Amino acid sequence: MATTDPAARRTRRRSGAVTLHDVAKLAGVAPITASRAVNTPDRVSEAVLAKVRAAIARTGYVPNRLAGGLASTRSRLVAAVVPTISGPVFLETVHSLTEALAEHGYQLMLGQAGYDGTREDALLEAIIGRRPDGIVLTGIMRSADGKRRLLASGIPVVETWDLTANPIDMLVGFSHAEVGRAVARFLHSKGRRRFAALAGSDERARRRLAAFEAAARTLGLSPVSTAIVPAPTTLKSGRAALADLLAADPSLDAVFCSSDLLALGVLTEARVCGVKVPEQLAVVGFGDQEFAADLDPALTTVHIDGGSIGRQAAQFICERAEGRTVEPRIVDIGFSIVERAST
Amino acid sequence: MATTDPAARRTRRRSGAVTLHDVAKLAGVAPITASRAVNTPDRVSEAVLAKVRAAIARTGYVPNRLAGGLASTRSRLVAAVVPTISGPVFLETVHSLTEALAEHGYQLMLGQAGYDGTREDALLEAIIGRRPDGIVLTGIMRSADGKRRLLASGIPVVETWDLTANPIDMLVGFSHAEVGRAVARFLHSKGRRRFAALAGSDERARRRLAAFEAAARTLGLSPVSTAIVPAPTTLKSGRAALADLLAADPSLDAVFCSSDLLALGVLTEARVCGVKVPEQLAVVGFGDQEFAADLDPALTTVHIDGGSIGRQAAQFICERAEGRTVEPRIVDIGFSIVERAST
DNA sequence: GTGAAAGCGCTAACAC
DNA sequence: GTGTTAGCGCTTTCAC
Repeated sequence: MATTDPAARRTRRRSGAVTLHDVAKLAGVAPITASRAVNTPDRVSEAVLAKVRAAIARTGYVPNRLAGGLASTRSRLVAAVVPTISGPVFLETVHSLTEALAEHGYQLMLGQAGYDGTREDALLEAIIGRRPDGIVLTGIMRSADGKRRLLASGIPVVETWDLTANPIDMLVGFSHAEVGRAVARFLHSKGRRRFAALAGSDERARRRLAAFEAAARTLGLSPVSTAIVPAPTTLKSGRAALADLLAADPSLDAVFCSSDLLALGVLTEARVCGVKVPEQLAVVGFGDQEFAADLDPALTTVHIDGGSIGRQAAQFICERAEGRTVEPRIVDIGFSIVERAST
Repeated sequence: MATTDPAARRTRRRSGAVTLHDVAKLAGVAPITASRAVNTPDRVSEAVLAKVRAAIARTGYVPNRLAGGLASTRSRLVAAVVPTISGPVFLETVHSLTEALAEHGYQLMLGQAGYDGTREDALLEAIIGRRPDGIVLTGIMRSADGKRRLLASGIPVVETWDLTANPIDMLVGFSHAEVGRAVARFLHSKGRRRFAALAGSDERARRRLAAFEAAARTLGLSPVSTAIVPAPTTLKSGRAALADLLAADPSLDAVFCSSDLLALGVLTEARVCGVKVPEQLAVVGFGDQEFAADLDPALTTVHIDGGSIGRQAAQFICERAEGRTVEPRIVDIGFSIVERAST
């Protein structure tokens, strides 16, 4: 009966969880006071603070950040986009990013774009829809449409692991072209003259390779033998590619690989084929993964401080969230060639 | 003037982004109709659908999932907890989990608990506060307090990569003890008699090791030499540990390593020391990472289908979200020993 | 230092 | 098939 009585309708959902209202009622204060006790404890009297804390402990209250985010337009969520989590390259960055953000009360949301960039659209929509306080891109955003949407969203964006003259917003990375040139000069300085290069089919690796080739040309060397393997790179493709490269040109005396895993494949294949490293063949990797230093022979490789990239990105976002302007917005963290036994 | 007039106050925040209201107004329909056009297009007339879609395209509207989640108590967010993202073991699981969830419109939120379990409390709070539709734990929840909080939250939980008689909720994993026993029996069947074991200091690795030792005892073998190295495991610690183990007992003829990376260290050290694998020493890894098959010698290792674990977990959560009861709630996905040249 | 009122942007529950 | 209404749980604005 009384189906049309407005009061009768109030049989509404509710999640069932303890709310701030419940806590406030138990503590004998207004909801807003309980809110202040949770978020800005120093703006509340000792007595109230104690009562609210007791009520929270008693009820096991956990604030609903969805509601908080909606009301305050600060979700305390940061999104990170990686090509795939299976590739080891960005792990250190994601790791340090997660940690640095957690210290500031932010949670990381992870999205995989795929190396081919399919699903990037759906991913961007999913991310922007959650109104994160920041978006960290591993690599720069290449699609004009993606750029536009990110810009339109008004969310702070940090592009990483690359350099560009016109970033969407903030940037922390290094020059892949410079890496390619530096490695070419390095190998040349070691007396190597017949270069090969082995790269995964992702855009940044190809940029390193192109610069490596160009630098070899500038140094007056014969054309670089190159092999492109599918990304993500594997030990297996490293082995196979070296076999191919050597078959095509047995006089090679140096190989630059686009990942340490490829380099490990090259080292393995060289050993199996009886090619001595470094005597006959110098091998350079990229990434300086943990294992590189302890291989036999130890691997010369390009070191990128992935942890720094993550921490810097986190700092950029936190500063922006606190309203501070971040200057400079572009940081080149550089790289270094770690010389070991393989060259 | 009119400071006390309620109407004058209505100068409120607003995020500035396009809302469903804006879209509805532009399309000339009620907000709820626009909502239906977005979420359940088949319950809306063709004409309305077209108008709403046009309005969305024109405005670049992206639904606010925070608001949607609050209203519907479905956040379309799933949280995953890993010890650390830097360890390669769970990558495949996280990868497939992300993909499988994305197909159903869910986004993954990633949290790192740390191998020591510090911060687990803060992490749980951060996760539960976001009211995810599911929580995936890599490993089982060991702390009683954590269990209680997860249970109290009412959120579907999938524990993975392990087996237990009393899971919090759902479970997909395998028996670590059974792995240890199987490897011991396997090595014994290969004629090996002097076992060593090398494990990272995480709880699951130690359980495999304990079962390995016990099985060796049952087989009538002399006590297993063991070495515990810090987690996450590295090639370096594998090399160092093998050197120690061999120094203590040069008669070893088999080593069971708790990760493929440790095994790679063992292979490397053995080669450097002139110990022949598999002739003098059999080596077994754990994880069957991509590189294991292509090492020289190829590594015998325990294969876990991490991708399946992720997909199964995703399915459990999606089914639960759709209100379907999931039976059985416990899945043992098993493991296999992949025999290669190192044994 | 504390509180009342009014929404953040969306959807569930009804009605027609 | 479409609209009206009333919140989801929180925080902002304003007032005391």
